[in-house]
Amino acid sequence: MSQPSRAGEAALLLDNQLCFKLYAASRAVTRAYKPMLDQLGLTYPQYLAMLVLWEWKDTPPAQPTVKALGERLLLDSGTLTPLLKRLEQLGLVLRQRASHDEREVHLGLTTAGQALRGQVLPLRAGLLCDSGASLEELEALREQLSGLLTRLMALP
Amino acid sequence: MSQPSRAGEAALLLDNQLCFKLYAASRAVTRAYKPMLDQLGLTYPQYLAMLVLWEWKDTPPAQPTVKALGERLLLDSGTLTPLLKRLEQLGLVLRQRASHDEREVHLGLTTAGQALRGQVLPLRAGLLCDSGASLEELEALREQLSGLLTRLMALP
DNA sequence: GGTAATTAGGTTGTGTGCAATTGAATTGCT
DNA sequence: AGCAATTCAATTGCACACAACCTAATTACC
Repeated sequence: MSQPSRAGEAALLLDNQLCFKLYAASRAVTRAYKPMLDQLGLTYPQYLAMLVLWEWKDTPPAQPTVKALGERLLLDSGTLTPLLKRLEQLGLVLRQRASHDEREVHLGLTTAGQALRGQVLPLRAGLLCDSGASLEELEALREQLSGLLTRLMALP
Repeated sequence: MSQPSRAGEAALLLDNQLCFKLYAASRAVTRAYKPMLDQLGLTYPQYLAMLVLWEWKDTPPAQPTVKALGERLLLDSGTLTPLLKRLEQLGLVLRQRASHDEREVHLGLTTAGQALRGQVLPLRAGLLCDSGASLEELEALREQLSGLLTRLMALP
């Protein structure tokens, strides 16, 4: 009945794109974290890396290597190597070659790196709450993103 | 009853972070678009810019300027200026100073830029469908992201 | 034991994002 | 008219992302 192009065209409108909403929302959240991260002296990806290292402090994996961190954050060495060197320069992270396998670089936290964790919780307190979104809504969104992410990773 | 630190610690687990899911999902979607975008010869942000310019081809705004594009994509001139120059080099986009206000750069499409639109729909056909997610689910996700985005933009 | 294949991390190059600054043009105000 | 404030784009500098490539170390296989 209707012109077949109409539906096609609507599919190309920016506001109908899930991909754009995701991309814009991700950057907006990063922006929202900026004031807190400035206080910590971290960038957003550095903060995510620290989250993983803090987790590992409690329950260390068998191999706390660059590769393991990359699998956790879905980032490769091209991104992580310079990022970790910066965290090392900041005196937060330790990097050292494994003696049993010289290809591996094992990661750890300095005292300062461990201490930084204590500063996060108070700063984090009112972050997304400021947005006025309900916790249920944020939780539902997180769940849906989890599902999408799982499926996307199964793709290629 | 329980240690107050427990709830706090759980709040710092990577998998509980909405921000990380958003960040990871956004990059995963960009990856999913890669094969299609390679065929078009565009990067992901370039593709989003083209989506806007194609929209404007049908219903042009009063001022199709860099600023207007930036407001649409939530990007600033530091990102858009080099991106648009690349699209210009590819022969897809026209940039020219407005005569009535030399500060503005008006944007347009070349013939090739317009023609490229026709290649997108067939390529796009099975993109996110490949993920196995239902359309309803994707639509719900898009809606929720819209809500979050609106609130985040109202913040500062 | 020696060679091929794999693995881990690093390097390089391109393209964003974004803050900060600059510079030219315009507007507002008096 | 004259000058301050504003606006728009461009530029610069830093930090990602990611592809492509490289090297060294290890494992697999004969």
